[in-house]
Amino acid sequence: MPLPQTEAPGRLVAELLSRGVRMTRQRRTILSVIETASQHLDAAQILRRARKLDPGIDRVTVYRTIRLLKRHGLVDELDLLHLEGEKHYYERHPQRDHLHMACVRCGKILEFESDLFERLKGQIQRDCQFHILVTRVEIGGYCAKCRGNSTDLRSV
Amino acid sequence: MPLPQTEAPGRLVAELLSRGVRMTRQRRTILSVIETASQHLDAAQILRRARKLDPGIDRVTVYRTIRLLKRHGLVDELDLLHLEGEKHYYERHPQRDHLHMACVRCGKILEFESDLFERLKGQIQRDCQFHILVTRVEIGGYCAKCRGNSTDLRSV
DNA sequence: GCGTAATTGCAACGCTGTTGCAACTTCTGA
DNA sequence: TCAGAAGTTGCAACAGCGTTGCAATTACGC
Ligand SMILES: [Mn+2]
Ligand SMILES: [Mn+2]
Ligand SMILES: [Zn+2]
Ligand SMILES: [Zn+2]
Repeated sequence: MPLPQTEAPGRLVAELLSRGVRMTRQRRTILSVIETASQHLDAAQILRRARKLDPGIDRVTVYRTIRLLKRHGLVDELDLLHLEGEKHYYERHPQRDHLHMACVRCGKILEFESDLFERLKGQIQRDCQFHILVTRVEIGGYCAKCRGNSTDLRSV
Repeated sequence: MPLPQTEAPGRLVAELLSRGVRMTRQRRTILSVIETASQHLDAAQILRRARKLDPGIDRVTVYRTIRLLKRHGLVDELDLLHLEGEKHYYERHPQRDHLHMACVRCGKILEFESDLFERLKGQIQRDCQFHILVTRVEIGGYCAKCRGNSTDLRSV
């Protein structure tokens, strides 16, 4: 399920440089992996892909770069209901929020944008006096294909 | 922030018994801890509280009981944006879903129910043909008190 | 180019959660 | 009521994800 390619490549590098963050060879590589990914990637996947481009990169550097990007609000973290293990997944922080649906049977991840969700955020900011920085909506259930199938692998 | 006490105590025991699950001394203890909690508890907190009632209980039993409850859809898992460590938190699966707001500055957790969210779920089930079993909404930002305060501890 | 401050890689570590297994407990049904 | 099968427990060892300390290396403003 390819995600929409909403951002020009190199955007993460530019964004970090504009904030005075030093740019190393390793960071450029890791950023390009995250930026060009068509799915949500976990740290191990990011490492594998980064090593194809620059074999010396260490997993510690991947973790530190992810933390850097989170601190700057440039990537979002998901756990996709931890349907497989305790991994976390990363994606570019999108212009507009989207929700994640995870099929507990086949593992497929769907994404969904909704005006109703934008209104919900507005309601929260107003009613709770809460200033929203980041949102994370993960919904578990059965996708269209698996709906109706009987074998229940549910573990959430 | 005390959660609403929506269920009678002993409900989890009854629910599991009615599904043919064996009831042990250890399980009763762990279930009562989860059932009477006024906040979201992580596994280590559940273990500590359970040991006050029955010192022999092992952490493995806590983890196995949590997994049992998740499998039966009787507790929900949260990570509250992993604002502190990689812990996961547990709460009784509520009658009606609610959202979680986590203040990235003071760590306070707010809960919020909303008809808008119920409508959003309806939209998802219709538009995506997705049958919802569980939802998890975690929103990070500044609570009313911390809004306006300057020191930014943001790490999400 | 120089110097300082940031970043990297490596090794060791910490913490959350899982697994294998023998001893024990629950619960059924005779 | 109690014997036996099936399920559960505690212990120890393990696995995986993520972090930390530190010396060597690199970026970048001057
Ligand atoms: Mn996404
Ligand atoms: Mn998580
Ligand atoms: Zn499916
Ligand atoms: Zn706050």
